[in-house]
Amino acid sequence: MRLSTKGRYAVTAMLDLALNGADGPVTLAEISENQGISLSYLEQLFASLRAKELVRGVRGPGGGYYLGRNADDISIANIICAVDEWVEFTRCGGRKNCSGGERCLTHSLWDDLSSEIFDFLTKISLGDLIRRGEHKKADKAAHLSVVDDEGSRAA
Amino acid sequence: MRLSTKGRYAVTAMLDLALNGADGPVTLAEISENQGISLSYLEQLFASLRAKELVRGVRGPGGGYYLGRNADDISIANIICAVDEWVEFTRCGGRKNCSGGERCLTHSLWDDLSSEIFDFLTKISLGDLIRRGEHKKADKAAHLSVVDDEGSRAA
DNA sequence: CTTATTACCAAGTAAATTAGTAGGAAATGT
DNA sequence: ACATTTCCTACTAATTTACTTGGTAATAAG
Repeated sequence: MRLSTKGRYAVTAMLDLALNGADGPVTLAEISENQGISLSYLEQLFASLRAKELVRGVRGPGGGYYLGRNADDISIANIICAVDEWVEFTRCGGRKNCSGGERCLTHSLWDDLSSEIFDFLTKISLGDLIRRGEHKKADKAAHLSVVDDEGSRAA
Repeated sequence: MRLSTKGRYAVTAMLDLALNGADGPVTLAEISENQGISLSYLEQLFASLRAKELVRGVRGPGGGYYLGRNADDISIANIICAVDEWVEFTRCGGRKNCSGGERCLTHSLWDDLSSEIFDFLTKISLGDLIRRGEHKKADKAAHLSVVDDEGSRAA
């Protein structure tokens, strides 16, 4: 698993799409405007997303992008994998010191952790995120005294 | 949060340290050999780790590195944060379209997710990982017919 | 059927990050 | 004294990120 700014851009853009795509397709120009990402970079990202069928493009005036499937059926891992295509890394391919088995333990441990992070992100869908956002909004509307302390440890 | 190859190197090196550091300090030369990371790059990584007191260096012959504290008190997030120092990103600083509040929702959602990933990695310590590895090893020793299918979806 | 709008495509580039080199100085055990 | 090792700085090659430019293809609307 790999979590870079590129993946972050992709997730953010997909969120934008999920939030604003209810009534008609969303143009990359809009997303570019909303999220402050250059149009051409978005085009690149969406080429990858489209290849994995996470989005569907409609050309011509009034066109734009739809989600490729239901927001509940698109996981964060799906999105990140689409744009970030990770390197295979250290199945200890040919590395001399790993033959003994003992030395390979740390690599194995990293792989395990890595899978776990992957599973974690697989279980979170775009739909989940949006519903959480709605709850939060509702909470705020209910009692306005909520302290907005998020971002103090943004990650 | 940010999960790059740099963080991966750091975690792997720390695992190596935790596994082999029981009887005396471990030299960077050894880790370099074991993990296939250049010595100087390790030096850079360990400078960051030392700054956060995750490791403790001992100079001179027979020297090397110890963990800065107990393996159970070092989380994966600790390690990654030490070397990867993420960019603050999009507290929508000055971004024009975010003032309305509505537009900012996607950023807020990303921040939430990001915090969640951070929390997840905070709850996993070096000690946890190692104990899991030991269990696995024990399982394998017990019944050797275990299929090694990890890595098929390395992440 | 022309035109504006949009996705789609490809090549190139600037900036940032990653990973490694080189050449040391400062401790410290033998 | 000497070898070993951390520690430190500066430089560089390679890779990735983000953007730029300049298009082509589809299509809705006039």
